[in-house]
Amino acid sequence: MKLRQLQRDEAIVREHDQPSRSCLVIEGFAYRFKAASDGKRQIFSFQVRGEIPDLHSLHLKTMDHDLAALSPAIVGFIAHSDLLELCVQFPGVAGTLWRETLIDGSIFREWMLGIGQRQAQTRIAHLFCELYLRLDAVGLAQDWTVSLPITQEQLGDALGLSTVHVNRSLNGLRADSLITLGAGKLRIDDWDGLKDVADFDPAYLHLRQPKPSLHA
Amino acid sequence: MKLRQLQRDEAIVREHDQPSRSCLVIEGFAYRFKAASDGKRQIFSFQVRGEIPDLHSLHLKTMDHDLAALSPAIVGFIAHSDLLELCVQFPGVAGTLWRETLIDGSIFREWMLGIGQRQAQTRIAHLFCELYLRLDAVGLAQDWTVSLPITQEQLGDALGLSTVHVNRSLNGLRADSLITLGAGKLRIDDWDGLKDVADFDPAYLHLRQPKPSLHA
DNA sequence: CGCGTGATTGACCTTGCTCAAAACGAGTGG
DNA sequence: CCACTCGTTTTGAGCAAGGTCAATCACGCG
Repeated sequence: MKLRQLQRDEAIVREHDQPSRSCLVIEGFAYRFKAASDGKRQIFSFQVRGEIPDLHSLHLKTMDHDLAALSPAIVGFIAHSDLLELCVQFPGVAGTLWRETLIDGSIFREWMLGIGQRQAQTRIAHLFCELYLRLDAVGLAQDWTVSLPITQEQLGDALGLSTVHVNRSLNGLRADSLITLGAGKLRIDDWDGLKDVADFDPAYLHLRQPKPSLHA
Repeated sequence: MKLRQLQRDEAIVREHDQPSRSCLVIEGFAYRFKAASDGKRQIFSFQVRGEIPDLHSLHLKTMDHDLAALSPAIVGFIAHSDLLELCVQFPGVAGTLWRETLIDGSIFREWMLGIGQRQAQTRIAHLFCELYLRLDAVGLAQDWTVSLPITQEQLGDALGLSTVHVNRSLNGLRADSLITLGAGKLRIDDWDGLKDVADFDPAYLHLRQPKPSLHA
C-alpha cells in the first residue's frame, strides 16, 4: 500500500475529483467538509485511525466534498480495483465495508439532529462524547484523555457555530468541570456529567462492543 | 412482495427496532427522523417512489431512527434474506444497492451544509430544488409541478427552523415569484431564480442523467 | 525578541425563536 | 346549505441565542 505523509490542512481529495483509490487513515486525523458559495464551510466528519473516509468513491465516481488532514497525518491509498477484487474473493469484506459506509451515514444523521435542534453547549459536548468513544474503540484513549489537535474555528465549522460562540460555550463546559481542552488534548473530567449535557446515546455509532463502564 | 397501505404519519419502523426486512416506497412519501430528548425532532430525509429508506438495516441491525409515512402511502417489504440472496446471485445488485445508500449519505452531507451554514430562505429553496429533481427523475413532475403533501411544521423539522419562520420565509419566496406551494402541490415558477437563491448544485444527488434543460 | 496563529473578551446586532391570537379551509353532522 | 371542528397557516410583538466586528492576550517558534 502506498503511504503518504500529510501536513496539517493538506488536501487528500477534492470535490469534483474522480479518484481511482481510497484513503486509509493510519495516523493522525482527517476531516471532510464542503463549502457553500458564500465561503462558509461545513465540516461533516472527523476520521480517526483505521477509517476510510472516502470509501464511498468506490461506487460514487465523483467526489461531492473535500477530504483533508486535520493534523499532520499518515494515510495509505488502496486502489479501487484491489478493493473490488477483495470484495469478490471474500464476500464478507464487501458486507463489512458497506457497513462502515452505513455507520458513516448514521453519524451524519446524529450530527444533523445536533446542528438542527440542539443548543451550542450540547452540540460541543456531544461531539466530544462521540470522539472519545471512537478513539477509545481503536485504543487511542488513556486516562480519559485523547489527542485532539483541533482549533476552535474547526469546531465551529463542524457544529455550525461561530468561533466566538464555540469559545464561550467551551468555557461553560470548563466552568462545570466537565472537560479540559488544550494543547491538542481533550480530557473528559466528568463523563456522566458530559453525557448528560450532551444528550448522548452512543447507539448511533453501532459499536460492536460498547464498554459497559461508559454506557451505563 | 408484501404490500402495506399506510396512513399519514403512520410508523413503518421505529428507533431500536431490529427489522428483518426493508421497505420499498411504492406510492406516496416516507420520511425519516430522530427526536432529541427535549422533544425536538430532526427530519433527515424524504423518500419518494422507488427508494428503500431503511436499506441500511440490512447491515446495521438496530434502527437508530424512525421511519414513517409522510402522506398516505403504499410500501412493500422485502426480506433481508431475499436481498442478500439477490446480492450473491447477481453481484451487480450489491453494488447498485450499496450505491443507493451512499447517495443517501451524500444527501445528508448536503443537508448538513444547509442546516449548519445557510440562511432560512436558502435552505427552503434548496430543499425544493432537490425534491423537484428527485421527483422528476422518477417521472413524478409535470409542468414544473410535483405533488408534495407536506406541512410547514414538517418543513421546519427538516430544515432546523421554527414553523413561524418557515412560513415567513416561504412568503419571501412567493413574493419573489419563485414558487407556488399549497394544496399538497409545489410548483416551481422560476427554476433559475430558485436555484440561485438556493445555492443549488445537483452534483450531490449523483443522478445518472442530469437533465440538460434543468442543470444548465 | 519579534512573529504569527489561535484563544479570549467586549460591545453591539441580526436572525430566527417563542408565545399567543386570529384567519382559513377541508371534512362532518345537522 | 350551514354550523362546527380540527389542523394548518398566517400575523403580531417581544425576546434570546448566537453572529459580527474588532481589539487584546497567550504562546510556541525561529
